[in-house]
Amino acid sequence: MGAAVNRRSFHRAPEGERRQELIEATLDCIAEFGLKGATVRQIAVRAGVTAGLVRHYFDSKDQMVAEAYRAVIASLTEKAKNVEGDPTTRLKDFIAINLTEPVADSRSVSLWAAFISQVRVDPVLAEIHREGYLAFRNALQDLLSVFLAAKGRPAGPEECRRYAIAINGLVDGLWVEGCLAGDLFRDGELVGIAMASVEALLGLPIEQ
Amino acid sequence: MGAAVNRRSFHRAPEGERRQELIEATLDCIAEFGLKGATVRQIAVRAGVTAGLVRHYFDSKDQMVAEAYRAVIASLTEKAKNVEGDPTTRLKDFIAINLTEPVADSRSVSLWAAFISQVRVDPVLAEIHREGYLAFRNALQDLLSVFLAAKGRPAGPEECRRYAIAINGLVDGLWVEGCLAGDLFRDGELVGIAMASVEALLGLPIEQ
DNA sequence: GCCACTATTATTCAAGTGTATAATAACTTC
DNA sequence: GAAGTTATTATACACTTGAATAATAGTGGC
Repeated sequence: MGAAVNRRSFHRAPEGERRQELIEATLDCIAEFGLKGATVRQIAVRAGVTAGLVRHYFDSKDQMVAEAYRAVIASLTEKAKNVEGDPTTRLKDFIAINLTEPVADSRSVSLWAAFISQVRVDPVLAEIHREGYLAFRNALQDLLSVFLAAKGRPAGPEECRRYAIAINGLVDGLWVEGCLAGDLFRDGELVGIAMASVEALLGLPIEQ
Repeated sequence: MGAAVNRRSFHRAPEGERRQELIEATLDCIAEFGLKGATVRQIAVRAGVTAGLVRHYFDSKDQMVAEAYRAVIASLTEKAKNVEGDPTTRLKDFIAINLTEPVADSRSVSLWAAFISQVRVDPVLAEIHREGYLAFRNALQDLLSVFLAAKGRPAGPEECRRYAIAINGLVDGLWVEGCLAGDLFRDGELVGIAMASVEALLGLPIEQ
């Protein structure tokens, strides 16, 4: 006799909030199970909703994943780009922030790697990556330009560009290593190595 | 009448050979379609066999993927570890090899990233990664130790370790950047930046 | 040249995939 | 507080997935 279906009760969330919850759940699943383990159903479970809702907020799963990638890039760069204070402090903070939690943790590098591995496959992700990388490197380049000027050794754009490429590479490389095998390094060791390396690269002491 | 099924004719390959073909096909698929696009069927097509054969050579798809990862690590490190000649040449070659094709290409970094993204999920991959990383860094550390001694500035293990961590990070970071967005750099620019950076880090000219 | 062996194919299976659709519960407005 | 709107659920669908099975074609030993 058509027993009325027992539906779950639910909470009707504001659009922006729910979108962000879904993106966050997507990232949780990718970090925990890998890209192929991040299924619509798993993501929905994580977000505490049913699978169908995903398609109410996003045109497709791929689009949701792309937006999730944007969120990762943003979270990785926002803290580093907002350093404040005098030039020396800003440069020091930039380095330290990128090699310390929360930027430097295994979840972040897992997410980053999952997306990087798709850059060749998906042009949308490739473009997002490119923008993020350039924004990051340009921020570092500006930091270096100001720092060198303040230290009485101003450098042109081309020289700053080369420094930025090298230091960006160094920080990125140490970031990956530290995140993947943090137990191979002592506390604060990577930050120390990075600081000393940057001093050597620039030929200037960073300490004030 | 049971018309006898028309079976494909096939070639019976020696075990080692076919295993390697399957692993190579696995890597091709991961690089081209990403980890989730590398299905048993797709891999079989690429290898020119049927899907069932995969399970004849490997206990599971996961095991095959793990072996494929070993192959990637090996191909990334073998060339760098086999540098020959005097200490200076070896150090220069080590750097150049890692920032030049075939080690530095987008396929390699895609594969590397795909596996890195699984390190948190799969302990087997984590162990393979760890071994590969340490072998690579230790090779670099030895190279540096010999190089510094030859330049008349011998350094203890701890100092060499720190140099190795920094230079390894630098090279890795530049490798990733160059592979993902090679068009952002001029020909040979990354090698040049790396060489100059290593000179600055060590405080020694590399040129003989 | 036949026989035993096994690498390989063809087929099937149950579980899981992203997506589409319709019913409904929660909220808004008046 | 009733009506209208829509965010959310429930269900179904067509397809893909990794794996299991049985039949068969290639190969080496005698």
